[in-house]
Order: sequence, then C-alpha cells, then structure tokens
Amino acid sequence: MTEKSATGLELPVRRPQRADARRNFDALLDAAREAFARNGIGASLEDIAQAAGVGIGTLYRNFPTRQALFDSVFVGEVDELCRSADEVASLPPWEAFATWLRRFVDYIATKRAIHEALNQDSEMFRSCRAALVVAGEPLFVRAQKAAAVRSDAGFDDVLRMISGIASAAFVDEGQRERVLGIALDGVRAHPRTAATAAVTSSRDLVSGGRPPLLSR
Amino acid sequence: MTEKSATGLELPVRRPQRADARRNFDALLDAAREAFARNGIGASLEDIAQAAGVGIGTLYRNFPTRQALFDSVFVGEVDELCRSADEVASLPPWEAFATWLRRFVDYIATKRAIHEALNQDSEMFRSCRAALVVAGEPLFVRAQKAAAVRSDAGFDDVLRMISGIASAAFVDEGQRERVLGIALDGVRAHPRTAATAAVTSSRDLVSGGRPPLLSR
DNA sequence: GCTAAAGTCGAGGCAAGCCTCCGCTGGGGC
DNA sequence: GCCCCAGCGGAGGCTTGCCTCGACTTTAGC
Repeated sequence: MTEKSATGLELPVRRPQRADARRNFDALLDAAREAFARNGIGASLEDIAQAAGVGIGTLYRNFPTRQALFDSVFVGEVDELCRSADEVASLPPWEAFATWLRRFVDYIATKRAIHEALNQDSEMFRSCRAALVVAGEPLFVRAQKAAAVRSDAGFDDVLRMISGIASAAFVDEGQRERVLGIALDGVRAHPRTAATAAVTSSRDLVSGGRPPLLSR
Repeated sequence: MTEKSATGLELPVRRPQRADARRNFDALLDAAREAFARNGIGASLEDIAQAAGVGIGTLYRNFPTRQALFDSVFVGEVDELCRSADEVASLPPWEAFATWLRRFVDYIATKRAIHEALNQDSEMFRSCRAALVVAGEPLFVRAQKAAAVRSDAGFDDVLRMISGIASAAFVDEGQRERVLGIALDGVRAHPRTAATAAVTSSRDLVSGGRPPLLSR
C-alpha cells in the first residue's frame, strides 16, 4: 500500500516510520473500510478515528483529506477483486467469466461505498474502473470468442449492469442469486438475441454503436 | 393529493385553504420534487424553501417533517407511474410488460430519491412498492401466462433487477437501453433457461424457492 | 372597510461534522 | 539512559443544516 499497489495506482499517503504510528495507520484503514462499507462515502471521520482508537488529529495527519483516506481503502478493495480474476482463469470461458462476476457481486453487494464510487467520476475512480477492466475484460473477451457471450454486448455494459444489480436491495441472498442468474442468461449468446427489439426503437439494439470503454 | 391518491395512500398533509397558501404549498412540492430528484433524500430543506420562494417556516407549516414532504412528492411520482400501466394494457403480453418496464426505467433513472426509497424500509415505502406491484404485476402475469416470461422468475425479482439497473450510471442513454435489452432478454422465456446453473451451486436457480412479494 | 383567522418569515438556538493548531508524549537511535 | 523529534490528541472555531417561535401580514367572509 505504501507507494504502489497491484493496480499500479499511486497513493497520496505514506505509511509512517515509527511502529506505534504504523499501528495507528493500519487501525485507521481498518476502521475506515468498515465505516465506508456500512455508511457509504459520507461516513463520519470523527467516528472512524474513534473506532480506530485514535484522535481525530492523527487521522488527519495520515490522511489529509477524506478523499485520501477513501482512496487508500478503495484501492485495497479493488486490488483484491482484480487478483481474484487470476484464480478463475483456468475454468472454461463462460464459467470463468460468470464466476468472476459473481465474486464481483458478492464483493460489492454489502459495500455501499464501492458502488457509489463506481458511479462517480474522478481520477481515482476512473483508475479503479480501469484496473477492473484490465482484470476482467480478458475473461469477457475469451467467453465472447467462444461464442458463450452475445456479440452485441460490451464488457463495460455488463459491468455496469451487474454493479447496478449488486447494489439493489434484495429480500435475501437467494433472490440476489436468482436475479443475477436471470441477468446472466441475458448476457449469454442465444439465438433470440434481438427478440426484444420489437418493442425498442430500431436504433437501440444494433451492435456497433457502442461507445468506448470508460469514456465520460 | 389532498387526502387520497390513486395509490390509495393516506397523506399526513392537507392542502391549505387560502389561495396564497395553496400557491406556496404547490411551489414547495415542485421545488421538493426537483431537489429530491437531483440530490436524493438528503436534499437541504432550507434550499427547497428558498427555491420555492418561501420562508423555511412556511415549509414546516405545510410539511412538519422531512418525511411528510418526501412522502407527498413520492406518492405523486408513484401515482403517475402506476397510471402508465393502464396505457400499455392493450399491447401484446410481452410488449406491454417490457414497455412498462422501460417507462419505469426512464422514470426513475434520473431520480435518485426514488431509487433510494425503493431500497428503504418504511411504512410509506412499502405502500408505494405495493402500489407498483398492483399496477405492474398483472402485466407480468399476463406475459408469463403467454409463455413470454420465464417461469422461474417473480415480478418482485424483475422489479428489483430493473430498478438496480436503472439507478446505475451509464455512459449515455444508448448504453442504458442496450443494457436494459440484455437484461430483458434474460427475463424472456427461452429454452436455455437453466444454462448458467452449471456455475451456480445447485440450490440457486431452482424455482419455487421464491419468497413472498414485499416481505422484509 | 373591518376583523378574526390563517398564514408568513427568518432570527436564533441546537446538533453534527469538518479541520487546524499547538502543547505534550514516548519511541528509538545513540 | 538521554534526548529530540515524529507523532499524538482533542479543544475549539467554523460551517451547514435542522427546527421552533412569536411578531407580523394577508385573506376572505361579513
């Protein structure tokens, strides 16, 4: 975490030198991860400091801005997610992709902050999106080449669809799984791909009009 | 809006008697709709009063709590959505259902507050969910009976899926449409329904385990 | 017109959260 | 063991938003 992460992102914070300070630094990161997960990006910094057993001044010493703190937490989370893409690489194309997506969902479902972040627009968030694309897109492309994924969908499309679903409220885990299964069936290649076009104005489902990944 | 809405919900506020007061009441409702749409449930009441050209005291006179104000706005919005279910009833089963869902998406996509509300748990929100179910479920059931919708999906499943997608950020309208099309393809009945089950633990996609609508 | 009832308004008290500042403390190099 | 400076912490000033209250204004019925 000190200077570079596996995502290749520079962080604006440095892990301190002294042992006691390093303990505090780590405690703050833990408390922040917890708080951001539960309360979203707006979690109270004062509460985070308290949860870490540390004064508010110490929080600010280590993370001069809320953004710096959030970025540090966030990069760690995204890192973890990216790494899990390697673990599934040996599965058959569709299974690899679907399994990764399911991890993605499990991972962000309970973390309000990650979803908020994915929908935001800032340097750091763009970088994290980019890291996710680097990790996940090969799985997607492989599945698409194996004709397991419909050809008129882009990786970015699927990622956004899944992240929307992941962040919605569900009655229980079973429902989330069921809904995810439905959505993934839509992603799979099958003969009736253009069936819904009947109700859509004709421009909607034609392939090729897809905007570049990560634009905006 | 005064006492009963088309959703059958009682509102805790009364439209005032005097002409000037009624003007203020309506201005507040408009300003609030606007503010909730843009900033979500947490929009500043002081700003809303100002936007309505009215003192903060007047806001509180008409809507004693933030909840009262929000409910009044929200019920109006949901009402409108419910009414639109009638307009599509004459289309063929699938088209009727899909068209309504698309309206649903168009409607809530830009309204943060509605999505937040749909994920909340309170008397009013439950009532509004219920109103939406009353309006939309017949369309769903009809499509399912016509074998246009897979049999292992519930209306609540689809509603939550769609509302998640609607609230996600997209690059542009085209992407939203495209993603919605993908998701709806998953909802349609087709022979390979259980295809993704391979990667899912066996309990996940079996039908019949669906919990009651609106529970929790 | 008059007047009572209805309605308006915003100052101000309160709470929560942000962030700075500076006197104090104790870790660790010598 | 000493000492110095990295690090600590929390009081306090600031901002933002909530909500109340009571002195004032306007409407509408007569």
